[in-house]
Amino acid sequence: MTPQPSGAPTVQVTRETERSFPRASEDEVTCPTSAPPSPTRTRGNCAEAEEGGCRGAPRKLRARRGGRSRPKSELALSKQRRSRRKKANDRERNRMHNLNSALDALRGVLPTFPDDAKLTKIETLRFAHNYIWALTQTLRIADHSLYALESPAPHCGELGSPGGSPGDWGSLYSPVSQAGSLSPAASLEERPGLLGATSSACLSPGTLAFSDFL
DNA sequence: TAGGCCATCTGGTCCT
DNA sequence: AGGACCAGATGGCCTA
Repeated sequence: MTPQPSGAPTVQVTRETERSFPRASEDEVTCPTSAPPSPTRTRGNCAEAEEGGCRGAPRKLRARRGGRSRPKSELALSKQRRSRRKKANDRERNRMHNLNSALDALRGVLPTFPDDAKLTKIETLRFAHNYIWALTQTLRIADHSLYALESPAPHCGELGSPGGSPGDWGSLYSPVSQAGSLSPAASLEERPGLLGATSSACLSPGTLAFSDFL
């Protein structure tokens, strides 16, 4: 029941993700048995200290051991734990790679200038959100104008954002992206086509072409 | 050098 | 039991 990103059923190592896989080789992930949770813990060095783990140790202490199952040596248990952790790490890495692949795919369909710096993850999500909203409004305007052919004087300012946020295009990058200079709002302000086309609440569909988003 | 972004590891929780 | 998902922690890289 795991929704797969369409078209990306398998792990794709993308430009982004293949950039750096320092990949603290699994063998490096050692399990020093008495590492206290330290704020300066070194990477891959903490691991679950035999029982407690790095944080909230008490819980692990609850872990049942022994019982009526066949006794396993401490060594065997440790090996098993490490093996499980390693597999979990692999899966988690894989999962994140999938997520990144999906994000890359999303970047691929968003209008950007070739020389634009790659959108960050959060920028990508925000931009996609706003972009979808913009396209939706475009369709609405088109519909509206078709309708207007039969009934006069469509009124402006009817646009509304999906979330009930302000309807003007100035909000194209809000409410979710109002932050710093790296936000899509800032980086896209240099796209006069987009903002130009979108800053007016009263557009005729003919003036809003897809190229306006580029 | 501080801050942002990212990849990875890790333990917890939920689900099958 | 094991996998998926999640959030916290940590260190590396980059840029202003």
